Amino acid sequence: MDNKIKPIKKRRLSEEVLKKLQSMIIDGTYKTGDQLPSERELSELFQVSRASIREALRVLGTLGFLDSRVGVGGGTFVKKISIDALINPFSEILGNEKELIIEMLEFRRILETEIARLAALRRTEEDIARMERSIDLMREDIENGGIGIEGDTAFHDALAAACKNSVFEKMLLMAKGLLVKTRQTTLKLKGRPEKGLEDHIKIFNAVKKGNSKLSLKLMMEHIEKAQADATVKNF
Amino acid sequence: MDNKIKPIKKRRLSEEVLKKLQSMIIDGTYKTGDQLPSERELSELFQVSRASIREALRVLGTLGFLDSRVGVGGGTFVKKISIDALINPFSEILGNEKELIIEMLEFRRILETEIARLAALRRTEEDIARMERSIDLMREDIENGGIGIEGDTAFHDALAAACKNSVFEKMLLMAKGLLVKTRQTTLKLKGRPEKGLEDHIKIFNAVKKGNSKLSLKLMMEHIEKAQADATVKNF
DNA sequence: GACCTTTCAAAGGTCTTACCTTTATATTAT
DNA sequence: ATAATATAAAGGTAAGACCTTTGAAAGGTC
Repeated sequence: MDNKIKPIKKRRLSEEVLKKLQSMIIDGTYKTGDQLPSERELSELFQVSRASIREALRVLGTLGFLDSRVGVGGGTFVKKISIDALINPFSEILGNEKELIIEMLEFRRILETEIARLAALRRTEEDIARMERSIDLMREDIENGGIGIEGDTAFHDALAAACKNSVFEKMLLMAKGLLVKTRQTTLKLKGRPEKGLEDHIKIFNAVKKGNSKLSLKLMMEHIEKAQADATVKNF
Repeated sequence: MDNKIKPIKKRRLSEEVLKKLQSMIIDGTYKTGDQLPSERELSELFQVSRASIREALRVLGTLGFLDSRVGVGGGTFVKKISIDALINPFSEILGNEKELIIEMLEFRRILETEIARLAALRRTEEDIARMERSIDLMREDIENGGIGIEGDTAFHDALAAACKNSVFEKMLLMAKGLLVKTRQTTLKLKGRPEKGLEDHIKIFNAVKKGNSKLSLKLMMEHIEKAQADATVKNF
């Protein structure tokens, strides 16, 4: 046969445009803050319909690379790239893929322990105050018969803020979103809330003292305990 | 003043559609493999133009949640959700945001050390063979005057595969993409290639023996060495 | 009856055109 | 000088017409 295998991928026009614009942003043709040509001009330049242009712009926009404003002085602009742009804005959509949940838990463990370690090294007075508030919040809720989930979350968020690394912070945010169901399940188990609170207090003291090794160790144990039950049974 | 603050966010119609479809996928209205109504039907259902529908579908498609085929038996289908869908498909776009690079390096350090630890616990014969090949590759390139970047990358990839956690694997992939320039810079420094190779061999032996603690420790040192120069000077 | 060819229609892909909405600025009137 | 008004550019939306792809049904041939 003369025919070779056909890897002929027909791309949509909007994808071509997408790729092109992407590479133009990467190579610096359009830099942060720059204005792109208007949709009508792009349509003219790429020789495709405005609809195709818009489909590409919409994707780039949703992904956090572009920003559009109507009116005079409006147009499409290249946004400052942030970590948010790395994480899929629809992460929550993950749902119940079991293997992934196990893997995500593993990921979260290492993420949180490192956050605790860094937090011990970098926390400010403000961070410490925020952690204290979260602990109080959790205590109060538990005393009133709640499971303290709000304070629990607040504590981990406060730690993440204290570690002064936006990548870790965002990663944790993503992981949390994905594992929200898992966490709720875990916390509902009898006795967990009180023990969780104890753990938080210990971690807090270690972080406050700036003892990074201890912070890491305690967080590791905290997560491992919390996950021990969850991993196999609850899904 | 009677006027309250205006949180009036006018959303684009395509965004409304996007949100709605997203929530329908999350809540299980449309499950993996299901076919969505045709664009024309959706247009009718949502009472918006087909263009708006398409803009929403294009975003969901690019994000990896949907898949479209033309022709008879074609249509728009819900894809199986994978980890890939969590990472922005355009991560490479990051570029030279300095603060982010520092933070990403910190992230990569913890990622790679944990990968090394897990790899020591889970590596198969196949993984070991793959690591060996990468080491040979690096050695040969260095002997021929190269910087061994290909083998270097291959080694880290092999480790990632050996850790048997797709989340770590994908995260590393993302981090690598973002830091590609950084890595090249680092490797070009005099003397680095040989030292890097030595490190790899040591790590390899630890992983092969299944010594997870040592693997972690060696990788930690390896990364720290490699990053020590890079962090401040080279950007 | 088995097999090939043709026809067909649904669904995505694309283009065109027209109109709406927003909004800073220039113009005009008071 | 101030306030009301017109303007035009740019994004947002709609409607409709084609094009292309592609599996399956219909029909014909051996």
